[in-house]
Amino acid sequence: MNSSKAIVGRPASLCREFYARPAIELAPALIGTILVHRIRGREYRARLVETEAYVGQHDLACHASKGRTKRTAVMFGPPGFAYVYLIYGMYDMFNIVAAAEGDAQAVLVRAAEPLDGWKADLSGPGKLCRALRIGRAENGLDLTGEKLFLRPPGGEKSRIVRTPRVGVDYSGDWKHELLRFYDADSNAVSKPRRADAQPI
DNA sequence: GCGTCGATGGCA
DNA sequence: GCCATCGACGCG
Repeated sequence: MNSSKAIVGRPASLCREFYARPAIELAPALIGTILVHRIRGREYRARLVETEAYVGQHDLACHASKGRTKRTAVMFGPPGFAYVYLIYGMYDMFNIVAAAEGDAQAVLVRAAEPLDGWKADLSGPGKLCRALRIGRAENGLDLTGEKLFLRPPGGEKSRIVRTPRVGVDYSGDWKHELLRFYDADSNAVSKPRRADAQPI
């Protein structure tokens, strides 16, 4: 066994540099990582199994394509921060800011598997936020802190596949881009699973 | 099992 | 007037 765990005081969490890369690279790298949310004396943990990359201002499905606004400001900031927004009047969406400051890219977290025997349905971005208590109050939160953060994958490497993103039919040619990633062996992936999913 | 539809509010 | 959604409903 690796003895470093006994030496280091607390388990490693992902650092700023991990997030400082293009969303198309970060999105698959996040599959298998452990999301931790410490809130009101409790700790919610879940293993990420589905993500989507939103790759910048030229991406017509990316909120940043409308330019810098009050809502999208966080995406234009440095990587490793939470971008949380309200959709359809009732669901919050949790995104992780990627790439360098000024380059508005982000990764949407779409699904996860609850850990520690926690029974929860995290198979969809709205359901995931509700169950993990992630809302607009967490918008702009630094994910390298101790309240909401990620830990490196444990165990075996995931078999990742890619498909078009969900719910972006309005975005012209961008709707065809294979920017959704998921763990092909997880049963917590949100509904449109696809038979034509491509190996990564 | 599928398609359709309404809820609901911030934003441009 | 849109939405990076979800769950309820009606079908047969």
